[in-house]
Amino acid sequence: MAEGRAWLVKSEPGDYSIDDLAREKRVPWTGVRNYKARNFMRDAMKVGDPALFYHSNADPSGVVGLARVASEPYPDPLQFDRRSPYFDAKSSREDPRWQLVDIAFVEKLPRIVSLGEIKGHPALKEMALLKLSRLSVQPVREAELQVILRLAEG
DNA sequence: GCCAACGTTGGC
DNA sequence: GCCAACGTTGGC
Repeated sequence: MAEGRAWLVKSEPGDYSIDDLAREKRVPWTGVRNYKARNFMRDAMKVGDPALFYHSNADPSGVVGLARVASEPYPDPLQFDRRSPYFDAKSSREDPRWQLVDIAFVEKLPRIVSLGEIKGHPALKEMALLKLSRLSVQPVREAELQVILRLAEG
C-alpha cells in the first residue's frame, strides 16, 4: 500500500461524538457539503490513513480521538434522500456530486487536546485547523499527528 | 448570542 | 466575470 497521509475530521459532539463512533465502530462520513472537504475524501484519502477526530462547537473544542479511513470513496446516500437536510436537488445518481468515505474507530485519546493547547504549541502553528478554521475534513502533517498524540498522553 | 471568516448564489 | 447579498461554520 502507498504511504498515506494523516487527516482531521470535525464533528459537533451533539451531532456525532467520539463516543458514538466508539459504540458504532464505523460510520459513513455523511453530510459534508464543502467542495474542498469532498475532494480530500474523493481524491486523497486512502484506506488505513489515520484521522484525528475533532469536536467542534464543544466545551472545550479539541481533538478527542483517533480514527482511520475505512473505505474507498463512494456517493453520500443522503444527497438523494428528500427528507434529509443533506438532500441536494442538483445531484443525481448518474452524476453524484458528493462523495464520502467510511471512518472507523481506533481509540479515544486519554485526554482531550484542546484548540487552545494546539494554538499555543509552536510545532502546531501551521496546522490547517488554525489556518482554514471552517474546513471540516483537512490534511494533517505526520509530525503534527505525532505531537498531538503525544500531548494526549498527558 | 454575537460576529468574523468565508463559501455560494444570482443579477448584471 | 464581478460582486453584493446571503447562509454557514465555529470560536468565544
